[in-house]
Amino acid sequence: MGKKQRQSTPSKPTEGEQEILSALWTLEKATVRQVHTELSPKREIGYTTVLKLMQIMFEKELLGRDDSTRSHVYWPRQKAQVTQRRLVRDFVQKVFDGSTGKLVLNALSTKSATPEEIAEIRRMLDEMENDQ
Amino acid sequence: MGKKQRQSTPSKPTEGEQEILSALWTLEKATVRQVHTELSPKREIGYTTVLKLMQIMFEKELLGRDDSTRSHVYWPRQKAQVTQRRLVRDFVQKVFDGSTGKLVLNALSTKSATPEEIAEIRRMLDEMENDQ
DNA sequence: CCGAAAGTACGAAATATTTCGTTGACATGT
DNA sequence: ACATGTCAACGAAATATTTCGTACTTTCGG
Repeated sequence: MGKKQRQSTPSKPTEGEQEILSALWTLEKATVRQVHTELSPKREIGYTTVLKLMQIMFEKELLGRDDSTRSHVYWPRQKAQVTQRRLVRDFVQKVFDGSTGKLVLNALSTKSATPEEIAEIRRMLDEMENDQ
Repeated sequence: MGKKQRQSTPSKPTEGEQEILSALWTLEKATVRQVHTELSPKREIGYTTVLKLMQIMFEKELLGRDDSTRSHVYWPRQKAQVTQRRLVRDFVQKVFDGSTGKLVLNALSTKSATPEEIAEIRRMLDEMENDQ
């Protein structure tokens, strides 16, 4: 049988936590220093602020951590896609009254997907219709 | 003493404010009572809580208001699409590292757009490719 | 060994956001 | 006129989130 799921669904990450997750999705694994370096150019934020947030996220089980080294290494406990899907669902519910289609239309109306992505979106649409 | 400062972009609505905007996008114009009635089934929330939020939103110029009647009538000052686009941009930036395409792919992977929406998405993709 | 640099832990202040109680005004039916 | 119900206004408590100072520890070079 499959693996046991973790006890409770982790709470929805706050916006600050989302920033850190985003950095970690890029870096895969990283120390607080690395995450801070990644975030700093985007906005002013203190080192201990990032540290504290990541410690909180570790407690909440949003992040895993290896503390065998002096500078601990952190990583997201959920795959990006899983967390992203959840955030998208919440977002669609709140902003588009539950309509994923409306979200997609709105997003595409900014005309900012790459040709590769457009091709993939088409494939996905084909698939959706075949399934139905 | 003149008028209030104009022209500044309204601040990003909080989550609570987003819920109210969502209700108002559906109702077009509504009293606090109507908005509360709309929101109540979705989650427990007091009448004065909604009232207070809407008053704050009026101050922030997120909402317009007609107070010539005893129960004031409120409406969003920005068109749904404008606000939604802004929220989508923020969201994409924070959660998908700026990639709209990734957001769309993720959203579509939940397979929950209607056939009509799928058709419209296709039209939009065609348009995007023609433009480029 | 010593001092500086770089880390973690943690409490608590600062902010932001949500929630609601209370008050007084107005409306309606009797 | 009065009782009852509805409403806006507003202060302030309750929560949630972010931010940082400080203390202590470890590492590293001389």
